[in-house]
Amino acid sequence: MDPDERRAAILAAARRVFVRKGYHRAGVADIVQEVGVARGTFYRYFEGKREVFAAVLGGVMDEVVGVVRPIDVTRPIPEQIRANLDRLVRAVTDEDVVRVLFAEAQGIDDEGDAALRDFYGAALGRIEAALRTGQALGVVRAGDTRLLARCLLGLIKEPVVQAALFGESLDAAGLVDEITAVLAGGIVKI
Amino acid sequence: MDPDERRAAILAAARRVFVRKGYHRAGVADIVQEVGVARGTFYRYFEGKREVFAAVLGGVMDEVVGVVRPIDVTRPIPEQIRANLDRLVRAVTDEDVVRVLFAEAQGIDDEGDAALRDFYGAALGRIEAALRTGQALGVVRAGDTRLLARCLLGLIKEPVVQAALFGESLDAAGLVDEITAVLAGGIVKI
Amino acid sequence: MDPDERRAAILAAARRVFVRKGYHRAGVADIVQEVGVARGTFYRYFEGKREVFAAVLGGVMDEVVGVVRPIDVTRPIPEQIRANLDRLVRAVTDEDVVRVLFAEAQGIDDEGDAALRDFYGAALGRIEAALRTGQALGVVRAGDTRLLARCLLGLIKEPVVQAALFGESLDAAGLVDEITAVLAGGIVKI
Amino acid sequence: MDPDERRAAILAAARRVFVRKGYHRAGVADIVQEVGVARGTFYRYFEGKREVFAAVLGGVMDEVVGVVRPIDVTRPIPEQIRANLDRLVRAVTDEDVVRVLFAEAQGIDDEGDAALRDFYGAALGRIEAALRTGQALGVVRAGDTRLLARCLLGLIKEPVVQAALFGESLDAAGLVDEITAVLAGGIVKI
DNA sequence: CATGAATGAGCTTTCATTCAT
DNA sequence: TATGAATGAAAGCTCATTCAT
Repeated sequence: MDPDERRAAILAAARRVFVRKGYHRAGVADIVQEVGVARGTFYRYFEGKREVFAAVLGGVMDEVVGVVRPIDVTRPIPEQIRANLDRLVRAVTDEDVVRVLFAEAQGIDDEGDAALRDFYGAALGRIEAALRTGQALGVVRAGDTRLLARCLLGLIKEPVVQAALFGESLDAAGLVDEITAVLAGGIVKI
Repeated sequence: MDPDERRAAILAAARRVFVRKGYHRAGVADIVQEVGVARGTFYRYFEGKREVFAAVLGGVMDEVVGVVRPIDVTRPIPEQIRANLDRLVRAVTDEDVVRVLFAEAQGIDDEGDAALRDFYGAALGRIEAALRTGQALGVVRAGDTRLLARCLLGLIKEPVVQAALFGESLDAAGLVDEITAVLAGGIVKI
Repeated sequence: MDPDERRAAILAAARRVFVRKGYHRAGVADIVQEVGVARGTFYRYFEGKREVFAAVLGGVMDEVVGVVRPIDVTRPIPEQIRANLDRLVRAVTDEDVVRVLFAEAQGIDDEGDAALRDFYGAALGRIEAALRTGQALGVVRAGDTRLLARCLLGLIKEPVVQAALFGESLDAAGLVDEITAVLAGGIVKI
Repeated sequence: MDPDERRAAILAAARRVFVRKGYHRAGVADIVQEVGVARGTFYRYFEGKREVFAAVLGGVMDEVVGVVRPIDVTRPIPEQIRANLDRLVRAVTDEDVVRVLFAEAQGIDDEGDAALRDFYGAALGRIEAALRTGQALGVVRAGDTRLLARCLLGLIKEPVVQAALFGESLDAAGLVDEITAVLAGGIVKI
């Protein structure tokens, strides 16, 4: 088997195992059994359990980060916002994202937290850039874009996390509608 | 030392340790060293590491759950909403809450997840009740209150979690203002 | 409560606990709970778990040793032998004897083994003396009385131990008959 | 080292340790030190302390059970009885048998007791079968063969156990002679 | 390059015993 | 004298990692 293929196979197996059992309950034994290689082989492709988790995390991050696209001002803006939101919700609704990225990643070690910071930095950076563009175009109200970006992330992430916690399946379209409504007009009349 | 005091001292020490090191990296050894008692003493007061974490978690939960108060319709509503929001943000901005409740609690074991579900169930139940009352009074727009409650939770929680992740101190008043603005008028014009 | 009474109460409780749970599974906690005194009190009356077991063992031994009586040559011998045998079988059929003396005593520590040696030394000494007397009187056949005494002990002890191991109740009279028959005429024609 | 060899080496070391210290005083640490492997290695070959003791016990049992052979009625019977007895006495005179099987096995846990019951069930079954055959052939007197089998076991086992308890070496031939004499003609004239 | 047996530090937990009250 | 909270050594066991084959 080609080294790259083998590495990919181990990585995929590790992802399945981490999703299934969570970082701490998963063992290297589970991963090597899942992929069908010897323990030693695993250590030829990854430095250890933490490193393979970081790689899994990176893959999941890429999948999520990629869906948020910059606003193209030469094209109609509202539908781009809507499309971005739609893709983001669908991306983070994925079970792997919820388990690996939202539920298990924090607190494993300092490197893991750094990776998480990188991810959220990148994701929030894109969101923030979109908000700034919107402000410049007059479609986003004034305000602290950093905070707004985090609020927006929470608006999307939390319903997904809670649904996972309670074992409910999530209606992505309904969630997009609800978030859109909140974005458009808030919740309360104060 | 009075047994209740001692139990409280161990609990407080455990909380400090869990906040500092996280559940998995913390050991009973750390806790007993922190409080300055023998290993055996710890086991006189708690059944084990999981149980003491559950107790810490319960304490943190109580601190948070208690601040969300039902809306009193006989009194001006907007300021009650604002006050609830203000208390909630301040409560969850506490480092212990962020570390123990938001970052470490999930995925430890089934009992821990059940405790977390109970907590979020209670907290979201209160938020949802407030939203329903608001809808009945015409101050909250129509919509799926369950989803809205979770969105609202995310709106509050995520900026706090992110600030903690990036080691930033958080301006609670600023966050309350921003959230209030989102609640009142959303973010974008779509 | 009178000190002697209290000591006796603790001893009796310890015996019940050792019979019920066996030496290793029994804890000092079980004993003090059984008798209803504090842990510290226990240690005022006995040096520790081993010592109280030794005391229990001694009591059980006394009950067994006492039943074997020297043969009185001025009275009919066969019925004295039969009476001794009868009493011995009935004595060792007692559950406490089986559990404490036959099943749990050996291997706890060197002192325990010494106590056991003392007991068996005394018991076998009496049996051997009886055999020697019998030889002198011509009612016991010639042979190594030490070995014979041990064989005789095994003849009695083993059926009792096996019955306990298999959870059967034992018909003492039937056992006495069988042993008597073996003593009188052996088992096989060789 | 070959896995089977290693397993055998650990088993043999465990046997030596159990014989030397007894089940409860022996620790996994003693065993791994005795054989010169790491703690973890031990757990690759055995599930734990109880399981390795069970394996030791099984080995000892096999050594003993195997020596009692059914009587072949087409060949002279008395010498077969004598030969069986001789082998049995020599087998159980082994120090390991006395320590592991007779002194330490009972009361460790329910599984251990079950194993012991199996062993004694098998051993006594063979003895009883031999006795029944003897009765049919008219060389064994009438009587409850179950009780007789247990008496016979005691006749053999007890002198061995006592000799071990008192640290005496045992003259197997002398014991066989004495037991043979008891079997043939009993002890007393009643 | 692949293997998997071996490693050993580290974990949680137990319980006989002590001693200040 | 009675108490029972405190003690801490020691136990069995796990698992990420290494390395000789």
